[in-house]
Amino acid sequence: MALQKITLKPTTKDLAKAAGVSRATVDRVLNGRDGVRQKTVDRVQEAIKKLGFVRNLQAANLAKSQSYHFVFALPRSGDQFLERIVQHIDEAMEIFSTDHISCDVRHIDENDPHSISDFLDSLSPHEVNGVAIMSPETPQVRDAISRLQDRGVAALPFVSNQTMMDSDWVGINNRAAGATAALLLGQFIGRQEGSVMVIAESMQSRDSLERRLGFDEEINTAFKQLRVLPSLETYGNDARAGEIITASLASNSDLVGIYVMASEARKPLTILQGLNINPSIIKIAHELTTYTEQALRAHTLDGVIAQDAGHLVRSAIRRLKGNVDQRRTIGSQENIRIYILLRTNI
Amino acid sequence: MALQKITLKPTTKDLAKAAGVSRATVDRVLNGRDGVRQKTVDRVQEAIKKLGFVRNLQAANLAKSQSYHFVFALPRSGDQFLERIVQHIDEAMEIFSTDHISCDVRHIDENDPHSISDFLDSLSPHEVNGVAIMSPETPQVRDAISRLQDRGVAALPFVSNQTMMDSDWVGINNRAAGATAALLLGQFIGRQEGSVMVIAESMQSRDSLERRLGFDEEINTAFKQLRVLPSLETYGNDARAGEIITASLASNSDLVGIYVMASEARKPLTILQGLNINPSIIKIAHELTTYTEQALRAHTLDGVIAQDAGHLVRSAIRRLKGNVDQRRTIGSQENIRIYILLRTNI
DNA sequence: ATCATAATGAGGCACGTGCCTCAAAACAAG
DNA sequence: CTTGTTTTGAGGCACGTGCCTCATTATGAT
Repeated sequence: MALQKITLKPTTKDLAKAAGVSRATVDRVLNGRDGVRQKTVDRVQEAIKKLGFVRNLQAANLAKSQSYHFVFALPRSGDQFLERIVQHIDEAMEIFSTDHISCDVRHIDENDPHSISDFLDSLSPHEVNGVAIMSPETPQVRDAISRLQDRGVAALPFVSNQTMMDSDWVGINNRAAGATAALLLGQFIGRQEGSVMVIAESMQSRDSLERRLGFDEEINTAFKQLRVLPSLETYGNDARAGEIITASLASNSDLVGIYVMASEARKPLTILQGLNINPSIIKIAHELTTYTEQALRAHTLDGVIAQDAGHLVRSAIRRLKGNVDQRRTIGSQENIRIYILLRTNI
Repeated sequence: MALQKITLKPTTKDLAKAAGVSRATVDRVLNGRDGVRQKTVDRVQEAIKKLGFVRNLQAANLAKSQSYHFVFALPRSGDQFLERIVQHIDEAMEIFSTDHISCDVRHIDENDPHSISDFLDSLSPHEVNGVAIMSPETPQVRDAISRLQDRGVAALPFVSNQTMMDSDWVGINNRAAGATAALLLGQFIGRQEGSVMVIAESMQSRDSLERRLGFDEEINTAFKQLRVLPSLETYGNDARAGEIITASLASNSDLVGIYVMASEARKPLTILQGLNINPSIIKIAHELTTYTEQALRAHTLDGVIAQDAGHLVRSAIRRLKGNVDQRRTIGSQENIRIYILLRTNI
């Protein structure tokens, strides 16, 4: 018992004693209040190091009645991947409710940077501690994020990358994801020669460009017998998608593989399904959704490159919280992996 | 401000008021102390439900000076997978230190159930709140786990399954893992006919049996042109491994694939490397280790079926903590996924 | 109705930190 | 040395819960 007492974590009281100051001064130093001589600050810092003091966050939050409120700013869309994200936000809220974390999903118009900027500007640090933002990169959004951070609201690019914050975002390495799709597709196709179709929603976004880059790189080095066709852009338009896919099929009779790069694979895959293409053509898509899951099971889709929606959400929350707590939150836990899903390991 | 106050979480004080009892009685009910009439208990329970009260765990732990100490009981072995587990335990301790969780790694002799049982019996609930146990299943261990739980120490089978606690353990579905290995191997091999070698450390363990079961199932239904050979058991003995692998190679000239089922793939793969086998033979192994990572990169290994060591560790800790806190901790977060790793998504 | 017993209430201290006030001490400038 | 300013200390209350004691009230059996 006496032994245990020794191993207990030091408190601010211990700190005060060790530094030869009062608890009030320790508090001033710990919370960066001014009116403390540099000499005294140093003494306290020294004691912190010596004792290995770490502030008891739970006690501090209790004293401050601190609670965390985060906003997920997501595109408004019927996308199944987004649906899954939202589901996982709900689940995460339950998990994190014991930490007094709550979240809010707000839908933004991803094609209207002005309205996104307005929305971000409307967030007050008194109501919102942090925002996870899934939005394509534009100057307006970038500036709004800067203003947000200046106001003391943490901002975290979510799934969609923003160049400005290269190191601090939540999502996969899209170049590696593209390469993985290529490697899987190439291996599944085997020694056969032929061309590969790439279907994207748009090649405007950074994500698409990076995936395509990684895809081409891998195919061109490891599968020289394959010919990658130019990306077909659907622009989220079904009619257009049907036309360009049909046209491409007609002019490429040697098709051996299809890579659906968009995060909403349902539309392109449905169209392909309707066109009754050769089932031996290997098909790889992105993201696990109700549709892709079922397609995998039905053998109409051969593989899925995915990021774990739940992990994305929880990682974002942990990082936003870490930001509020002024902690560094790096660590392998926040590394979002590139999942390969086959019908056996969904 | 006044509005905010309303949305604040209810406290035991609020509960007392709502139930028309004192805080002392609320405390008696919440902490299961006796000497409270059923009628009163019901009234309090009702108020809990009505107000949606949830105990503030941080405050409670502060009051109790609660801290958590967990033990990881792992086999003593030079296994690279185990090394990685230990690394992740260290990392996890840092992450969870703010929650006042500490861990201890203790090595057990996996082939000596008696010593394992003795070790488990030696753990006192005053020093250890929970144990994650990685050990093959034996009656002695099973009984020791039961005694442990009776004494109030949480026990959690870790990576190695124990039949007794089918629902409550940390690890992957080994049958699905075997099936995934089969599917990947089959697809990579393509239309080619031939035989497939399976290398295990031992077929005594439940994990191995399940992997083999899943593997055979998938090969026999989806890849009928492949012939799966009987499992080669190395018993962790290098000389023996060299002999049986060489012998099997000699008598199966139509080999097209190799499945290394053991979690330590280094030895078998090194041996195969030394035998200069045809590089077009597809090789799949388990677990990401320094060796398998390098082998993937060097194209001497085609795929790895893995479980995320960090995730395993963190999940175990969360579940042990949940047990101490008397919470249910299910949720998609604790589902350990089967990773497929290629050289592009390590 | 009486008494023993069971059930409940009132109140207080503790946990570690944040935040406040007021007084005391240390310091710098004249 | 005096004055004004800066720095520090002492102390206390708060956060929400656990846990304790002691007094009081309700209950059931006789």
